[in-house]
Amino acid sequence: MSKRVTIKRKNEIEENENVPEVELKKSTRKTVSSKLANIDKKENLEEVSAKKVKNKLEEKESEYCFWLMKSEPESRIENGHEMKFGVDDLKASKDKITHWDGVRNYEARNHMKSMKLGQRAFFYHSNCKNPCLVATMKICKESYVDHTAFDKNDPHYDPKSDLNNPKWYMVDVQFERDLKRYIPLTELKHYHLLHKKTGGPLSNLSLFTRSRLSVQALTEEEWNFMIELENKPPV
DNA sequence: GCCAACGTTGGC
DNA sequence: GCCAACGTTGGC
Repeated sequence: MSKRVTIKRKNEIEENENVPEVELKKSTRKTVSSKLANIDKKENLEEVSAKKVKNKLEEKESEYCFWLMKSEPESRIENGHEMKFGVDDLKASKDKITHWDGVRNYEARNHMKSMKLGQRAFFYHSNCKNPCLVATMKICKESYVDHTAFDKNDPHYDPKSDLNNPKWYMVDVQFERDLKRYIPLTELKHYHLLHKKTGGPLSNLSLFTRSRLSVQALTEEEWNFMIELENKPPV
């Protein structure tokens, strides 16, 4: 085993630290980082095997084609900065495009890194009176360095970020359309609980299984079911 | 405003 | 490498 390869693999692991769980069954949920950490512990394990596992996990990750992105529609001041950015603010932006800066969580970042041009995302209103899905967006620029991490005056300034080795990334998203009606979290929860009992597309929705994550991945089944809700009467 | 959930930090 | 303390998210 050459040293060079070992170093490369280590870098790759760091790059993927706290990659989201990729298994869809709740019982088997585990982060890629912890899996890779476990792999490292097994000294007799071949490098090839570790790579195989990693590739498999990345394959899974790349199967996610739909996303959910949270933003706060109500005024809140953090470090003297207004945090409000609702769907109306997105619509008021130039070309209805914004860069999704300020994400400081590895899992959320990795989701953004795997986003592809043209993929669709829900715009979700969080930390507000009526948390809900409000609109759809399209990824219109794939991930690039989030410069706000280096800006001392930015509310999400990261003093540990290194200009030569950026940690934080963002994507550009463009408003696509309003949902025919806002889909409240309570309604999604209703289906989530139902589907957990009876089986169904929302049985493992990350809004509930990974509630604090600000950029979430959706399977096609989850996306389709949620999109269809706008045509159904509210629960 | 409260607080559960959970990610991060740092002492040991 | 463990884990207590701390900080943040976000529903309620």
